[in-house]
Amino acid sequence: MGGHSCCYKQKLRKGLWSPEEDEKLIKHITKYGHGCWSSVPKLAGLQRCGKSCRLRWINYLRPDLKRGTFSQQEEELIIELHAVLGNRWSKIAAHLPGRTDNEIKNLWNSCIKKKLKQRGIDPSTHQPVADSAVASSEKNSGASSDPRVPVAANAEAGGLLEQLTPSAAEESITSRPGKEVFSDQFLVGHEAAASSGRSSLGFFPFGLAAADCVVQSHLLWPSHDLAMSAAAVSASIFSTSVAAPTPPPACLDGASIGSWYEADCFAGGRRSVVEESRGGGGGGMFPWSDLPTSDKDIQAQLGGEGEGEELKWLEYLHGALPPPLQPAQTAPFGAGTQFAASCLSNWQQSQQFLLEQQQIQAPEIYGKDFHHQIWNPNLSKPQI
DNA sequence: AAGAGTTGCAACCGCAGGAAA
DNA sequence: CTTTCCTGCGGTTGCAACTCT
Repeated sequence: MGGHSCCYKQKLRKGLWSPEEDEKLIKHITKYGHGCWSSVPKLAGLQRCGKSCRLRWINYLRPDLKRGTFSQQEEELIIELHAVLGNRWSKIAAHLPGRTDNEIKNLWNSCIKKKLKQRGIDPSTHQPVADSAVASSEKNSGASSDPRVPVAANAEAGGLLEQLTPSAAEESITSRPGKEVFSDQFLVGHEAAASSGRSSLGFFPFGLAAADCVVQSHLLWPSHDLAMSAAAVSASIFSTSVAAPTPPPACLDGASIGSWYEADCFAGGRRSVVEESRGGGGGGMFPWSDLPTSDKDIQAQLGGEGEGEELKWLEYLHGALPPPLQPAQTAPFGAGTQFAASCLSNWQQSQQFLLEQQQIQAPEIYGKDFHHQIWNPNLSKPQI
């Protein structure tokens, strides 16, 4: 158990990914889905372990990643979520569409921790440093049943629950860590919103009115003003669902598509991709969630189409070919999947636009800058 | 200009839990 | 029921880029 059995079998590449490897992986997953990750490297022709492929895809190659620096609202939201969820980066990431747990974790360790300390707040307890000693001693004495639960978070979450749902609060205090109930209901709220199709502005966890949610946010983060709390709360729920999002107008230029992509494609209504990709089922908002998920399916497609019919990926990437989703494939999955194809298609168009506008030739910008440029639709000029 | 120190981030490692055999 | 395999998560490491002296 443990370790990567796949890594022992043969000498596999480690370290940074080359553009060629990225291309292979993107090509494979876009066409066939990932299926069983352990078989992806073989099927995609990569000298990597499946785990490495999965990580690379989730943290870097997914076309829906935001990239770029975190906004103030995002940072505030991360702090608030961390107060409730602790170091559960994947849970936190689920509330920040387009952000990965790894990205958030890095931000926390490298930046937010420092900022909180500068503000005189203990990043682990979310309490003023003067009180942290008391908090930590309580924690050490077993006040919290979950060693990862910040004491302050327990108290705050419990308090909020008491106001809002007495029975849940009681349960949280007597039998469960407060954050479990809080976060579960928070997530349940998101799920409910996602399935109900209500406007994100009209729905809040626990069935709260917007103002209540702002107050909650303020309680969790008392040092910032209410307007910021409102912004943070808005951000926190912008992954809740509305009806099928509107694809961007075809007339948008690259920068506008980028803006649309964030403002509408993301905010307009879907659960986070993290949830989506982790067996969320249902929506199938992105192509890979509707693609074959079993090795048999993939093998069948590989065998059926044959290598001779291999997609001309570079042409596809540069917009000369339509996305590889066939109408027959998308039709059974409804508007969500069609939108996914549209989303990917527009993403491809934006990449084409960038390439054309900037007269960049891939080999010149390969490597870190290439990826940063290619995957960030908001960038307007090469960062070389 | 060059070396040392710092920072940011991509990637790896080990573990836990669930599913399949 | 046990074993094996696979996935996902959180912690940690390594390195390139940046800043400071």
